[in-house]
Amino acid sequence: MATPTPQTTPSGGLRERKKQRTHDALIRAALELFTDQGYEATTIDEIAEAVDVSQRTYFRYFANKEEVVFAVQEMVEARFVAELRGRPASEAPLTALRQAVLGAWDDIGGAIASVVPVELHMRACQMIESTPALVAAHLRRSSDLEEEVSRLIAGREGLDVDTDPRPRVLVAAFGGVMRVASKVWGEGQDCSVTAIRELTRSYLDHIRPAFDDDWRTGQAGRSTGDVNSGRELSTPDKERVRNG
Amino acid sequence: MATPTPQTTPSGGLRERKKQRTHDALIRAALELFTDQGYEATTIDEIAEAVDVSQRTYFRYFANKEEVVFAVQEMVEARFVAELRGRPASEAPLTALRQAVLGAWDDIGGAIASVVPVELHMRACQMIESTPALVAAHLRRSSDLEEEVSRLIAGREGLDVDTDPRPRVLVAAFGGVMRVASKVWGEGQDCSVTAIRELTRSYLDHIRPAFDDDWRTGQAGRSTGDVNSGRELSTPDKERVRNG
DNA sequence: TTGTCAACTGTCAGTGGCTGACATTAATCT
DNA sequence: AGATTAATGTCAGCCACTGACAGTTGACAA
Repeated sequence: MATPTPQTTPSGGLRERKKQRTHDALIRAALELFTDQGYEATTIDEIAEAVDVSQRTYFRYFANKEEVVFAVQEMVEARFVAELRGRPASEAPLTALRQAVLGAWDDIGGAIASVVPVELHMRACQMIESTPALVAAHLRRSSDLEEEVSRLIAGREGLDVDTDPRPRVLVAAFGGVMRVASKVWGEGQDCSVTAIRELTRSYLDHIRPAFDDDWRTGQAGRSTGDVNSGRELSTPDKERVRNG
Repeated sequence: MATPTPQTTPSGGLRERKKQRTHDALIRAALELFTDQGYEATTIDEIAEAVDVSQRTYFRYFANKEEVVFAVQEMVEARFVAELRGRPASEAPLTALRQAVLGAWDDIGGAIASVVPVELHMRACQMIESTPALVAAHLRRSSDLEEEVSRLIAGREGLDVDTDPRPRVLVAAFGGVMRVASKVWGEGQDCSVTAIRELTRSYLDHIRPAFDDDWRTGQAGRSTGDVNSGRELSTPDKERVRNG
């Protein structure tokens, strides 16, 4: 009689599963309502009612009205950071970022779909772009993530993020490219995960030449303090494939 | 006896002056209270009470709680844009931006002080950095301004901002530097206008080598300032994106 | 000066985001 | 089954923000 032998589920107990269901249902209902009738025009009472819970319960799952909008993004970001931490130290910084983001999209695609239809997620992206309050929240989130990633990259390369501007410059450029990519994706027709992978890949190729040097050995660049290796940022379309 | 000859004031009628006084008083009171007891901990009722107006009146001057925080920034930004529009077309883009921002600080210094003590404005900057809601608003405002400036720069150079990435990249870099500069200024001791001018000047020097080329002719070094001679720049040694 | 008009302001009532406190229900453990 | 603990509902209340209406006060003309 030791344990009741919980052959119950792969994902914890019943309580756990119920929570997950409510959580996901809230996201779905919220995105549906937001994209349907607009963010401001939708009240939290409506969302709660659609899932048949109380307003108070909504606020036990999400700290505020915005948070539910970014729940899916958060999954992707978490996956990306995990992926990045797993990249071998031998990779150049931009390569690691690139592989991490592509890898994240690989095994997250299904995970997204299990929560919301990908098409709904895409409509949500468009809505964010056209809602000032959400744009602000999105920029702040991006800024926070970039800070985290900058420190991660600096750590990999053994640099001090407060002294050497290159990690932040690289990550800022990378973040900018990613934001444009997801914006273009949101505006386009093809909402497949493959589409964003390809978009990401081709956009990142544009900045590769500017960051292709090795910060540790000083190949094709300088290694300390002096600003900055972003010298080639302004190049629109150069070939110069010194691909590593 | 046509008009009673109102030698009254330089700045319009009495009504106008009264409005201005209330406006400025609200800013002062708000910043004072915010920096004192924190942004979230301060209610609009308190601000209104401090100026002896109704809450409703506050909302007739400012659309929301955030707006009053950025009122001074808005003055500076407006001045900057005006200054930028006035720069001669012969200047290289980065030079124009640089001169515009330095010029803006010149004749705005007094204007700021007439509304709030510069020291109070500096404390406000620090508060913004440490209040998530205000960071978000600040980033969104910056993003909007950068979009406007990008189009302005593209117009000067006869480029299409949606085709050629260089205006946006330049402005993004410029904006990033400016944000860091004002952050460092806010953290430092010297709250003088001279201090931020010097900070701005030295920080901008860091990115000058990357953007010192002439987008129209493809020649290096077009600026008016004493640019360290024709530094090899990033312009593609290949074809240009632009047309005309 | 006086009266009219328009602008500015205050009051009031109401909506919606968000939180703390407490009771209730439902899953887990023994 | 009963005790424990987590999730939820209910309720009261604060605060940001808005529309409507009425009162006040400068501007301007007669």
